[in-house]
Order: sequence, then C-alpha cells, then structure tokens
Amino acid sequence: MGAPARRRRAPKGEGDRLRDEILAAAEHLLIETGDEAAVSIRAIADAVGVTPPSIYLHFADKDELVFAVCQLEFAELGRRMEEAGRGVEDPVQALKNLGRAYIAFGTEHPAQYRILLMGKRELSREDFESGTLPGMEAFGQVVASVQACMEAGAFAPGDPFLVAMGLWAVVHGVTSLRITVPGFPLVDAEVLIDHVLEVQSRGLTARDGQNE
Amino acid sequence: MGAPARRRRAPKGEGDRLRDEILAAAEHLLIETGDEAAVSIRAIADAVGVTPPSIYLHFADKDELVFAVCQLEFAELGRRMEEAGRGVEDPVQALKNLGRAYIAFGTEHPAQYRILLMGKRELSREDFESGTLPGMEAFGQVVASVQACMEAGAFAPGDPFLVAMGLWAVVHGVTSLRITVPGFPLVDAEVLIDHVLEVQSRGLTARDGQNE
DNA sequence: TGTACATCAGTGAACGCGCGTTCACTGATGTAC
DNA sequence: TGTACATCAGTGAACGCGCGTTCACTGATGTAC
Repeated sequence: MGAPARRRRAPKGEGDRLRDEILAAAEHLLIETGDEAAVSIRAIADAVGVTPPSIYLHFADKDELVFAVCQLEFAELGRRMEEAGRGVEDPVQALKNLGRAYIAFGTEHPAQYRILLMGKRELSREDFESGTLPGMEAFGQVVASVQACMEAGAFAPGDPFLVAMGLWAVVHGVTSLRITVPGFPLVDAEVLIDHVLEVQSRGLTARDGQNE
Repeated sequence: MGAPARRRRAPKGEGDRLRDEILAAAEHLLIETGDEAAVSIRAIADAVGVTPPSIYLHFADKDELVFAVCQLEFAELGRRMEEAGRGVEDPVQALKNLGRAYIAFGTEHPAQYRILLMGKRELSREDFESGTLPGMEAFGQVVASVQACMEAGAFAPGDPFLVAMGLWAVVHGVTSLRITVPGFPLVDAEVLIDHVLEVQSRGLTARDGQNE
C-alpha cells in the first residue's frame, strides 16, 4: 500500500471526524458484505485505516456503535417513506406508497434491515416508546396516514394505532420473508405486494352496516 | 458429578441412539436458552455427556446438524397446524385457526422460529420447492385451506397460491415482530391477531361486482 | 519570534475466550475358531 | 465353553481462527512563556 501516510488527529472541532468515518465505514461494510457478522471492530478499523483500539475513543463498546448505525438506517427509512407519501392526495394511495417504500428499503438493504428488525437487539421497551429510535418516527407516519384514511371515510373508523400495527406486520412479513427465504415469493414480488396491499385496503374499507 | 459412568456404544441397531440424543439435546438447548448462539457443538456434546468429536460420527458438520433440527421443528409446526384446522367446518374459520396456530408456535418457540425462518440459512430454492423441508407441507395446508374457502364461495376466486403467500407474510410478520421487537405490539397480542385475521378475511371475501 | 511543555488522538502488542474441526488413540463389544 | 482378535463408537488433546477489549505507550499539535 505504499507509505502509511499516518493519520493524525485534527484537533480543532474535528473530534467527530473519525467518529463519522467509523460510522460510514460500518454502514458501507454492512452494505457491501450483506452480513452483520462481517462488521467487526477490526474490519471497521481496517476500512477506516486506523487500529482497533481507536474505535473505543469514539464508542464505549460495539453495541453503542451498532446502535448508532441503526439510528442512521432508521433515519434513512423514515426519509424514504416520507418521500413516498409526500404530495399524494388519495390517502389510501399515500398509505400504500408508504408500504411500498418500506418493502423496497428492506429489500434493497437486507443487512441493515436485519440488524434493525430481525436481530437480537436488546432494546428496552422504553427505547422503542421514547423518541430514542428514529424508527418510531416512520411508524408515526403510518399512524397518521391511517388516520387520514379514516377521516376521509375511506377506512372504517377504528383505532389507527392498531391498524398501523397490523399494516406494519404485513409489510414486515413480506420484507423479511424476501430477505430470509430463498425464492420467496415464488411469484413476481410486485404481484405479491400489489395483492397484499389490495387485500389490506379492501379489508379496512368502510362498508355499510359494518364496524369493528 | 460423581463417577463418570462411561457411556459405551450400544452396538446392535443402536447406531442411531446417540444421533437422536444429540438432536434432542440440541433442541432442548435451543428451547432453554432461546439463543441459537448457545447451541454449539461443545454445548451439545456436554449436554449429551459425550465429547465434541463424537458429534462428527453422526453429522458431517454443524450445518447438517442444524438442518436436522430444523426438520424436526418444521414437522412440529406442521403437526400443530394440522391439529388446529382438523374438523373445523367453516373453511374461513379453519384457515384462521391455521394462522393462530402458526403465530402461537412461533411465539412459544422463538429460538426455533428464528433458525427456521429468520436465520441466514443458506437453503437453495430447490430445498424449499422440493419436499426436503417439511415446512413446505405446512404451507401446503394453507394453500389447500384457501382453496376450500374459494370453493365454498367465501373467498373471491383467485390464485390460492398467491393468497396463501400473502397470508404467510401476514402471520410471519406478526410472529417475527413479536419475537424481535420488545413490547410489540403495544396492544394486547390477541387483539392484534384478531384484527389482522379479520382484515385478511374481509379483504379476501367474495363480494358483488368484484374481481381481482 | 523561539523554545519548553502539556495534551490527548491514535498505536502496537497482547489478553482471554469460545468456536468448529482434526487426529491418532483406546478399549468394550461381538465374533470366529 | 474358552480364547484370540477385528471392529468401530467414543476419547483426549490439540489446531488455528477471529473476536471484543485492555494497557502502557508515542509523538504531532497547540499553547504558555
């Protein structure tokens, strides 16, 4: 690799520069290898061009680092969903777009999705309920969108929170099976997604003489 | 622990005895610890009261062992679903029972469910399509049950295979979020399950002037 | 402007760990004579 | 019935690996005088 070109601290307000590089490298490793196990302290340090112990100058331990990466990823998911729903007039269509964006994110970033929602994270309930995890912001979008559908009379009245949970389960199911089960869904993925979102919206539609 | 009470091979038709004990120990470890990582060759050997190398007399490598455990687990899942659907006359109710049984199995056996459907299994598409994995037998039950709903006129006509995939995604979504996300679903789990199954059956119901 | 010095980001070497797997072996079992 | 022997299920010790983490250190940076 030629001369090592020793990195030296950039002492002014740059205390966070290496920290950011570490996070970026961790994310990049995750994307490139698609394997959480490949994201080791050593591998990250290598990627940044630094020795392993220097990671500990910026993160207390590996958990803290992984948590920080999760926050980045959730923020990205939230952004994608927000974009997908923005400016769509029909509230049911807007909600479907959120679902599509969710599935697309997970399918395109399987490794990140794994650590976000399929891992053995030991997050407390509090972590999820408080604003700690940006993922909850994405979930909030779904609740709001469901509420809009109800207010527009497109969905039967009900608890938007419960309905949003159900929708989350559906899109998570599709996403995680796609990640996990080789060959799933054995039909064209778009066909399945269309079908599933259609069944949801029909099942939630307001109809005469019906209530939950 | 007292005297070691050396185990000695039981040479007649008992070649499979240790094999069975190994599988049982692996399953038990999985259940007790709830952690796939705890199921190491060493831990299994310890549990059986044998040394690690003797595992290799019965399994080529760890993957083969884990695969065998998966087969056991899938068979159990299939049994549970079969029981849940048996003898129920209303086809929609029967289908819902399959869903409930699936979710219950996953919730009660999170570690097994993880290795079956949330792990990094490197199963080929062929493994899934052929009868290799007993899990496909369970899926077959769903397809048949959906078909019965359609034939009874309870569900709108359509591709039972596609519909079954959608249902699978839904119950898998609920199950895996329950396993993965602390506190999910933030409402009573039974309420969510009822809601989700109800939305599905409504969404799939045959109605006038409707087709897919 | 020039020198001595404190700071502290990053280093290099090592720790202990548990893992999957291998290898030459041992010794009770069942069989051949 | 009694002895010599082949079989082969299970052993004991060790391998190399990559991991997260620790520790005493180094040496360029920025500052005080």
